[in-house]
Amino acid sequence: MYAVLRMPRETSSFDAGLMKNDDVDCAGCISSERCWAEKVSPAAGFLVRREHLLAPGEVLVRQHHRFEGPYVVTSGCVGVTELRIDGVERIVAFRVPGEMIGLESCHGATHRFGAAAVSSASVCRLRWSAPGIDGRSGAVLRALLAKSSRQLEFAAQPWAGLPARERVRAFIDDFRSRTDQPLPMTRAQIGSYLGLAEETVVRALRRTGRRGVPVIHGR
Amino acid sequence: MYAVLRMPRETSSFDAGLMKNDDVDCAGCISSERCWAEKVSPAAGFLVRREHLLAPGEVLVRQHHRFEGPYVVTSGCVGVTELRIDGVERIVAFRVPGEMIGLESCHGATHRFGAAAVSSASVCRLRWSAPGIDGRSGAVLRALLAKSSRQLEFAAQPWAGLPARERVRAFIDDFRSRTDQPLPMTRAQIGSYLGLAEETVVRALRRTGRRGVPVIHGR
DNA sequence: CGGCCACTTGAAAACCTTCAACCTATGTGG
DNA sequence: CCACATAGGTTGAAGGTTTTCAAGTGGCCG
Repeated sequence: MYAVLRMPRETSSFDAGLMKNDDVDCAGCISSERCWAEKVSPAAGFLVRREHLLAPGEVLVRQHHRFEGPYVVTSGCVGVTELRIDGVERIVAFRVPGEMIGLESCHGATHRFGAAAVSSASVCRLRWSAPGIDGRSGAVLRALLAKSSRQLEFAAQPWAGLPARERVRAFIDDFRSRTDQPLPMTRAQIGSYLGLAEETVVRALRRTGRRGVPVIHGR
Repeated sequence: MYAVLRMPRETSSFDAGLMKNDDVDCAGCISSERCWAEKVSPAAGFLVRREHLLAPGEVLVRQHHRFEGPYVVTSGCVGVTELRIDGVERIVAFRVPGEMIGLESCHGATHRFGAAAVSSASVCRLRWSAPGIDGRSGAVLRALLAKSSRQLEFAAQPWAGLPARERVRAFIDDFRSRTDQPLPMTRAQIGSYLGLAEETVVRALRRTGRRGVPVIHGR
């Protein structure tokens, strides 16, 4: 059995008073080009709700709960999780700024996966209306399809079947190619994602000469 | 190392004379509801090119070649493949009728993955125009996003880290939940996909009491 | 100071891969 | 029609890798 994750803490209203959740048009946001990989014109329909800052471990969406729109990660790192029938919670993906959470649930009414912050993270939630997106904007649809397309690319998990060392190495390379932030996750979380025991991740890192990979330490 | 696949045969013009490749509007096709999970109205923009019947092993798209639109599988089973830097070709997904090939390449100009028929299979290729879809139809964009969303769901690979027996079992259950056709792939292909040696797949099937899983036999 | 959490390490057991045969259907050429 | 080649499938034994279990380290925080 691979690394078992500890129970995440409950969603809190931490910080909710400091930065109010707020409805904005991405066109007026300096990060819009990183989020959408294109210039966003006002009233194109890129309307989001800025969520409060997530603390490490804080749950953003809970599996099977009502789907109210996908999120864009704007800072930090968020883990996508799946609770299996055997009760084990596994990390199925890590999302960094510019990537999305909940795209895989766009066709349904509930979240297919959960999501929890791995490091301090901020996200914006897209305004959404069931059962599809309201008719306004082909630009939004096109952007979402492009995002979804890109995420399918990452999802191939090219390290399947490789020995532990190479799997960990491939994971690190992949993560580094997507963001320049230092690795924010624990070895247990890496193990959960790669399907390896925590100890195996440790030994793989030792043998790869990647000892001292920066991770969160203490709380 | 996991199961190594034999070289696929080259794309042939097999059968090209029997069923001509043909441009059609999905609205006039009896399969349109399975393909798009919705009623398709004429001139909504669901225009495809019917491809000739693929023989088992025949290559549909080659990795890195020019992207000319995603495909919908209409019968049989198609494997999505990735050629790794170490020269090993791995199956990263199996696609059955109603599922798509090439969605992960919609944001680029070339195919991120290859694709080859696992059993006899037929596909339709969407009409496409770079760099996105021509402005006509929000209905197509919505349908594609829904498809993409659904494929992201499958991509989680919930059997990561499970022992071989359960991995194979989970794979079979997953495949059966998506189509009622008998398993069309070889044990080597299952191994390639799950990251297991062919022999391990055989032994896993024995121990699961799933001996006699129907697969292609001989040529 | 004590507890918790992330991280490490060692040793034994379990698991999987590799290698080397061998079996069995199918299609081909003689 | 039969022999043969081939591809898919199966099996056993040896060896290597990974997991498990058990223990221990060190930093941070209450």
